[in-house]
Formats: sequence, structure tokens, C-alpha cells
Amino acid sequence: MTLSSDCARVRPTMSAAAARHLNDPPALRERVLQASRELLAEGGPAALSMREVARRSGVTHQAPYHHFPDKESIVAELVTQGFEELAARMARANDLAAPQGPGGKRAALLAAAEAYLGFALENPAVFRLMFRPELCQAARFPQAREAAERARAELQRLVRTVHDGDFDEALASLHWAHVHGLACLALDGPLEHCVPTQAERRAHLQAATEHFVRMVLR
Amino acid sequence: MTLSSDCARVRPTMSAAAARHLNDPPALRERVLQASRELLAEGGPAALSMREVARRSGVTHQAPYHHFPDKESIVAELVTQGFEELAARMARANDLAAPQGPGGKRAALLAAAEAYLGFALENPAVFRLMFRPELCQAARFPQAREAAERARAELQRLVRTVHDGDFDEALASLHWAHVHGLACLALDGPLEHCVPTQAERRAHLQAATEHFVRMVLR
DNA sequence: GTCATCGCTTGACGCTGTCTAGCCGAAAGC
DNA sequence: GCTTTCGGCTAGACAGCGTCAAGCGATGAC
Repeated sequence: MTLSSDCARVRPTMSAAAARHLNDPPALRERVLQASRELLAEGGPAALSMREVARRSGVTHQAPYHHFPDKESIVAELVTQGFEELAARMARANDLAAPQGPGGKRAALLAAAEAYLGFALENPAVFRLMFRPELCQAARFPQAREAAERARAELQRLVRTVHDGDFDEALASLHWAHVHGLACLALDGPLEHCVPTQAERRAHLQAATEHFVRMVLR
Repeated sequence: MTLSSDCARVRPTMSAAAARHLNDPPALRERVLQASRELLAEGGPAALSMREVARRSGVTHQAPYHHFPDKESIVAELVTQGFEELAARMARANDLAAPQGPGGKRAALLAAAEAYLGFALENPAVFRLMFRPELCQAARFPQAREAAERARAELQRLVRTVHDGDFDEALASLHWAHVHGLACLALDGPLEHCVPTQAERRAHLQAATEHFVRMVLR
């Protein structure tokens, strides 16, 4: 898949036209992904159109098909990247927070919530995409599924850290539901209307998370 | 295609045709809504097509436009009905549970969670629609917004009951995030794959809710 | 008996995703 | 060095989509 493009990218310099020809395929691939992100941010999944993506990338309507077999593959790529970044953020939060002592647990919980909610608020379009399984079927795109699994593993690591020995799947779901529910409500729920500015919304989410952390550690 | 056959089918006799003419307009409206629900359940919002709705309702592709000005209006009607049923379920849960005493609070919390999660699991397609603001713009459909407001009011009533005097918007969001997050994860998250059967999923959600209620009332 | 109206049909338009074919310059085999 | 292959893109076609505009037949009002 990406082999040929990677192969082309590492070629030594040639004429300008040759270099352009060799460097543009990966460039178009990236431009397609960027245009897709913009369209999703502007109008949601329904606004993601192969032809509009091609138009914004400055190519004909069939050019994107040379880099992605169909529209769902673009979605899958964005979803995979999204889960990878989420997992990385969660991992950083898990690593930063010292697990020993009540202060460490509290810091870990707050950092993980900040990681999850920060990702959702900064990448609302991709975040929404990541939880629309009908737009990116797991069976067709195992790499997306694996990235999601990695994010889930980071969450479980957090829950084990916080609850020491007595880990429990339902407990993990409780934690996930808290951050995920807040994220969904902030993005698509009434919170969006009631708490207008981004700063206020973040403060609101932080207050709810403070409540949650206090309850968990009580 | 199927047009001529349908046309012939609905025209058996004069009086029958008259009765059909008088009784069917509301019937077609309802059939359109029912077909829309089925399509949404089968393939999500992308599968909701005016023409397929018309086909399943046994009419031509323009007939539904006599009852709904456009596709978004169908979505708005389903969203409104959804929020109304959710509000009704929450209200019933609030009413049933006696607010006085720790047992009352516990019962109220469990009943409300059961109401929210029960609605989501029994009406997954409509539930998902209710939290896709780009598919049903609040400005165009105030009735949908009002129904959502009623559901939200029921939730706030619950939180006031449980937390007595010290009510707090962030506290309300905490409660909403719990049930909403669980619902989203159960419908569109990894829970769907990890916990295969409906019964197991409900038990899992119940266990997470038990954790939550214990923490809240501790 | 005439006429407006209501529910529906019919046809059209521009948009979509994607299949097929073709074109053109660079890479590679001989 | 010539030719052949091939990768990246263009171009045209098709069916399906939402929706606008017009028409049609039966019903109800006068």
C-alpha cells in the first residue's frame, strides 16, 4: 500500500519535474487526508465527499482512488490516526503521573481525563468518527481496531493503577464512561449550547471531573 | 418499476379507493416514519434515503414530500419522539422512587440509569440520532430542542433529589456523563464487541452503574 | 356543474461513489 | 538507445441520491 510511495520518497534528487513526480504521490495522499479532515470538521460525515476532497486537493475526481480504494478507507485512516494519538496521550498521562500514594492516583486520574477530553475537544470531527462503527467496519480495517485496542489498554492500565489490586471490567467501563460521556455531551450534547465558550466548557468538564475523582478516591 | 403494480394494487374498487384516500395520508406519514426507523436501524443515518423510504412505503419517490418538507424533517420528528419517550421514562423513574432516605436515593439513581440505558439499548438508531446535532439543526426544529430540554429537566430533578441542597451544574453533568457514556460505549464502543450478548451487556452496564451509585452515595 | 384542493405521480436537474478506459512521463529490460 | 512496462492521473460513464416543477385524478365546496 504505502510501500510504493515510501519507496518513491527516498529517491535521490533529480530534475524538478522528476522530483515533483516522485514527491507528489505521498503529498497528494496527505492532501487528501487533510481535505477530508477539513470537510468532516465543516459538515460532519455527510459532508465528506470524494469529489469535494479531490476538488480541494486540486486533482480530478478519480485521483484520490489511487491512494485509497474507497471512501471508507479514508475514514479508516483518520480513525486509526485518531486512536493512535489518543493512546499516545493516555500513555503520556499514565507515565507522567506517579502511581504511588493518594496524590499520585489523583494526578493520574486528572491527567488521563485531561488527555481524553483534550483530544476530543481539539479533534472533534475525528473523535466523533472514531465511535461510528458503521463508517469504518472493524472487519475491513484491523489496523483501526488494533489502534483502538491500544487506547483501551492504556485506560485499563490507569484503572489498575488507581484501584490497585481489585480491578474489574465494570470499573474500567465506569471510568471510560465518565470521560467518554463528558466528551460526547460537550461535543454533541446540550452542553455545547448551554456553555457557549470553549474555555467555559473546559472549566465545566474539569469541575465534573473533580467531582468524579473525589468520589473515586474517597 | 414497482410503481405500476402498486398503483394497480391500491385501486380495487371505488369505495375502497375513497376509504384509502381518507385514511391513508396519516397512514403514509406513519409508514414513512416506520420505514425511516428501520433503515436507520439497518445501516445508520447514511442508509436513510428518501427514495428507499418511499419504496418501502409503496409509493413513488415524491410522495413522502407531501408529509415532510425534506429528509431532515423526518429526522427531526424521530429525534423529537425519541427525546419525548426518554423524558417520559426518566419522569416515571423519578416519580416511582421515593426521594427520602438513603434507600430512596439509591432506588432513584438505579431507576433513572435503567430508564436511560433501557431507552438507548431498545432504540439504538434513534438514540444515536438524538446526539447528532448536524442531522437535526436545533434552530430549524424548536420542538426537538424543547423535547431535549424536558429530558434534561428530568435529569436535573434526579440530581437535586439525590444531592439534596448542594446542586451543581457540574454534578448534573457528572450524572449525565455516566449514563450517556455507558450508553455510547455499549452501542458504538468496544463494549459491543467484547461483551457480545445483549443480556451480558446489560449486566455489565448494571455492574458499572452499581459502582457509580455506591460511589455517589458513599 | 364547475372549480379548487389534496394526495400522489412523473420527469428532470445536479450531485454523489465508483467502474472502466486511456494518457503521459519515468523506470527498467534488452 | 530503444522499447516496454508501469505508476499517477485524467476522462467519461453509470446508477443512485435529494429535491424542484409540473401534471393528474378523485373529493369537497359552492
